[in-house]
Amino acid sequence: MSWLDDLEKKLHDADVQVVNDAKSPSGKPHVGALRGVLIHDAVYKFLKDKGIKVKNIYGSDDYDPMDELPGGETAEKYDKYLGAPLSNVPAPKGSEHKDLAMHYISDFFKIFDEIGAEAEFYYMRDYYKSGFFNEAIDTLLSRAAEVREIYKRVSNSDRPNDWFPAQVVCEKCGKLGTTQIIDWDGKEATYVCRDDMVTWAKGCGHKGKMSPFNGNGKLPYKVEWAAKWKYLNITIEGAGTDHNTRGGSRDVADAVSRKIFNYNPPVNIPYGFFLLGGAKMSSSKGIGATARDMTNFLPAEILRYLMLNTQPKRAINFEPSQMFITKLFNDYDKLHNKFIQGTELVDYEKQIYTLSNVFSDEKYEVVDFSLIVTLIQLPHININEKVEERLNRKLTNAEKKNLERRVNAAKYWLKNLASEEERIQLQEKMPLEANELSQTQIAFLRIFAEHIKNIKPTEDNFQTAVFDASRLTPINPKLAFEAIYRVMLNKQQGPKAGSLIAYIDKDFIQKRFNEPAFNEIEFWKESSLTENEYNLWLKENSEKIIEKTEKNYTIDNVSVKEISVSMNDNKIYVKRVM
RNA sequence: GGGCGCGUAGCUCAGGGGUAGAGCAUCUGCCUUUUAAGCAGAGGGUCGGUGGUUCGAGCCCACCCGCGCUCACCA
Repeated sequence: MSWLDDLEKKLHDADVQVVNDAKSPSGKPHVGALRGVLIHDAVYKFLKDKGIKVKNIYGSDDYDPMDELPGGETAEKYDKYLGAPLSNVPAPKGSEHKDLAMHYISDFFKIFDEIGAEAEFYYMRDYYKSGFFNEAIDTLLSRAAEVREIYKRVSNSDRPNDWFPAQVVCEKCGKLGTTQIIDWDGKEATYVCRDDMVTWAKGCGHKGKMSPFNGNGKLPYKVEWAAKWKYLNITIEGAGTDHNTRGGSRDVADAVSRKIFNYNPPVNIPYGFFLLGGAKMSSSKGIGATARDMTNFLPAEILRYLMLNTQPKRAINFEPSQMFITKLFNDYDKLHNKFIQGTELVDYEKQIYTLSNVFSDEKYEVVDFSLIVTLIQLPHININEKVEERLNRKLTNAEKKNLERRVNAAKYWLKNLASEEERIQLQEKMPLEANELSQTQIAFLRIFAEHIKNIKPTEDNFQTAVFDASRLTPINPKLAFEAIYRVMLNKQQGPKAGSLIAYIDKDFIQKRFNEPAFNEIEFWKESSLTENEYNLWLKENSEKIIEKTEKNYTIDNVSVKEISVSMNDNKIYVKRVM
């Protein structure tokens, strides 16, 4: 992966590389937030692996003001908190946490473990309340003019002379996002709580004077970013494309970092969004997948592979379609199989595989995802047994665990994401598309139905019967299977036909398979050989033939010949000549 | 309007100076059980456009066209 190799060349000269990322806990984090988590985790693991001293920290920006209503919550209940620090907003009813910030971030932090991301968590409220950022606040307020100049120069944003780069929590209404510091005497800040400060919250109009230290005040996002870099010694931090635009927050933070704090900004890794079906997923609107949804769906190594195999700058276009999901699993499996078979992996393959497969070095066999999807849709099937049957051996514990995770993924996909067409569904009525079956296929269905009347109804017997009936028709087995899937599922392909038939009512099969309109003379025209072709076939197979019986018919005044041929392998072939 | 990304085979995409690639789809041949993906082979692309740099350009540069995301309040 060139982006990691490139990164190594850009590293700061520091004793310890500090990788940082953060999330404002204003709602259920959407899946895109995982991209940042995994990119930073990959950087951390990559550098550690190179023997470079590195630590990975992840912050909850829980002193940020609440700038939108939490999903699913009513305005009347939360309106009054808009603009207050998230750590001061009560959690929704029924939550095990006291405040809104912890309510949202704690589950997100649990995800780290589940996807194999390692980070030390920190909470901005602690840093503010403990006075950790007092010095930064003091510096910024004292040098407000320079900060205003940076805003103007970098992002063409006019900040009036009575604007200072910090905000305090209003003593009267508890809001932070609405206050403007209008004067600073080196110890105390004079502020106004304005109703026109921001569009998303209204202040109470209070005017006061207080110390901005020890949690009374907070830095606005862009300058806070720079202060974090400086005071947490951050050397690497990526951010989404929304921050990485000219004049955007990253540019402002860069300038503040250099000019005010005299600190070289961390190495940047701009990364693109995570798009669902071409559209951006939005957590605030409750549309699309949350990080939790995605973690519940995909096994960790697949999710990691998805996030890390795409160049950071490029958007990830996630589609919940069967094709996309299957390809995702198969792409990963290709690497995995190379690995367990001992095939030499090229550097980038090795890198992405190691970064994806973080939980186990064991050489376990993976089971094809599409096979699992098929199997779990058939009733009464024990997947473990099926897979063991296929492998012809018992599954190891690692394999069982992996299989279980994939079964869960398949179930999740079927339940939440699969379209109707992608689900296997037994057709209650003969599908219209069955009209497109050839007469040979229709004949096959009738022959098959007749053939299975007297066999023992096991999966294997039915499966064998498909091939037996194919020879008796005769028809290319592929077309035979297509006919079966068409009349049962209205699809061209499906799960193993023998299994499918074994679990379906016999009368239904008889009725359905005999239902399509059969035209015997057309069937003969389609399927019969010329005398020459037949003789050629006889010649080629003469050694194997044990017995043959010919029957002559007249159909629509045409005389035809049906030859039943027994071979030395007990198989019976039917040939038609007209 | 600015920034970033994308445009390569019918479809999904990889490749970032040295003879245009993969998977799926299509076609051909083979197969007595691959059945969502059996084996072998084939066809299929003026790499969005126009210029430029170079012995040589999908690749680098400039401009243009189309699509997507994003920013200009806040985070």
